[in-house]
Amino acid sequence: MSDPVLGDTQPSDVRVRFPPSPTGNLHVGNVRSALFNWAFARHYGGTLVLRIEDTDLARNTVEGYRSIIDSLNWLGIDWDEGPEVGGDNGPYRQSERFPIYAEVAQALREESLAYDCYCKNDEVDARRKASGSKNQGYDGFCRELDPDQLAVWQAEGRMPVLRFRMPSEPIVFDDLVRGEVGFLPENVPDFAILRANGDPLYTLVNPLDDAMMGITHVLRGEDLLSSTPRQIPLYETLHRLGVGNGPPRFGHLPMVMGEGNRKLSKRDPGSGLLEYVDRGFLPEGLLNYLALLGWGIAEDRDIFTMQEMAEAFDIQRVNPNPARFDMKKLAAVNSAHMRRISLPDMTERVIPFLAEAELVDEPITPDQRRLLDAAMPLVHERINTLSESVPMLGFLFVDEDSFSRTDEIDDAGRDVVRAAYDALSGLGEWTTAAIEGGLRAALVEGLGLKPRNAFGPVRVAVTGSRVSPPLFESLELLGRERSLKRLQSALT
RNA sequence: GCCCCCGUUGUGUAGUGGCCUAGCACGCCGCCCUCUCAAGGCGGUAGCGCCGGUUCGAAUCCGGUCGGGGGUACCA
Repeated sequence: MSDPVLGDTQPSDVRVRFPPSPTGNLHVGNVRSALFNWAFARHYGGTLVLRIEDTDLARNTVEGYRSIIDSLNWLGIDWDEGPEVGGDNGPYRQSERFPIYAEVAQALREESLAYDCYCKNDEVDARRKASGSKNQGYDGFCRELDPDQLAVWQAEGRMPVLRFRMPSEPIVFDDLVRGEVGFLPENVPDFAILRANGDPLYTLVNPLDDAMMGITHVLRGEDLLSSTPRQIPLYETLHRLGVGNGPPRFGHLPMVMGEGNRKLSKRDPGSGLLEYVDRGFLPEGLLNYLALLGWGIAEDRDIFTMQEMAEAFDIQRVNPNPARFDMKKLAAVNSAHMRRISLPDMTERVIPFLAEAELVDEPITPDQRRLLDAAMPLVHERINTLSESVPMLGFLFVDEDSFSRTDEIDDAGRDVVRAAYDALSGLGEWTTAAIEGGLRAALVEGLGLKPRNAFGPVRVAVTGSRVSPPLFESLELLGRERSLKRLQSALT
């Protein structure tokens, strides 16, 4: 009995692909698809192909391509064949494959597996209205075109699109995520595969390249489920022409929904990967969260690494329900990963954010490095994204001239700060313990304040904010001179 | 309109006829800890869309219904 997922394919022969269009800023839904394909390939020891679908020249940008490569690198999703790494099935950018498409299209036309169609949309609509048909899409008018009509249209200078001739049998396939899915032929009309100007369309190149690249499994978003019934016959036709091995197996992943229960669109805030990079999320956290959208590693566990996901991944265990993208859960998952990574690791990752905020030099100086190493233990369980290191640690790195406070100190607070200044200026050794002892004696015992009321104003005076790393340690790191200076400046 | 997919607490899920007075995680609320913020600990909140049927027994099976989503291009 053959494996329900692999069929007769050997695990190491598994070939999947991730085919983004270079339209800029990778969509998190696409990242999810990339992740699941990656996990599937790695699980079986198969191959992940990266293919750039840039046939729509008008919509592609040069930065788009670079952005995809950079994004995947940032995520840690590696591919075995494709741009940058090469492979035996290239080129891997569709814009470089137009001659292949032209050749295949011509073969389809010659075998009458596809036909020229001169119809205009409004003509198709008019015919549908006249016939009262409820069917959608093209009506097959040009399948057997009357020569006189053809002559008239050609005389008008109309240029034809090339249309694939759909078979008349129902199409049923076994979706890896959803089980059996079926379509009736009247609901899957003939579709265009070449524009009138001769450029190939997605409808042709996506299945064609999958066939030529030996793709065995197609895991993609549910939005492409309804294009599957027209792709399957195309794969079969190509196979008969000697291209590829017939249809791959399909698995349609649940849609990633945004707010308000709609497909998360590129226009929605939070839909682009770069936002999360900029906000200091960890790739581990984002990926882990995305994995949770439709898949889980275990009943009572939801924090895991990509490697653990790859080991455990089972496409048949993917839930078909559309999933809402929940920022809160993402933040929680990311936080869990922040706590998991080591201090040295987090320190390295935080540096670019501090540099971006101009708090440290680029590259970081040895002095700044020492200070950062000393400060990181104070914040590593206190920040939930890398970028939070900026408000948290900024007070240690700013020039004294540009130091400013975001929170206020009231008159009562100023009295506290004055007392703190007096206590600290006479302190013998400048250590956390000594500082704490001095402040407690002066403020809590001396002034009879509750700890939170005693240390709050001091915190604001020295760090500029009511939220900061632990106060006494912070004072020690800041140093006597700078600390006293800031306390003093808070009094005026 | 037509085609297809989906339907367990606010969110993501576990659950494949009795182990479910429905488990876990996030969120939210409260308490504890506490120099702020986090982290951590403890407790609480809330759900099987609806109606029939099958069955001794249904979140689990069947039918219907309602609801949500996706697709209906010379975009991908």
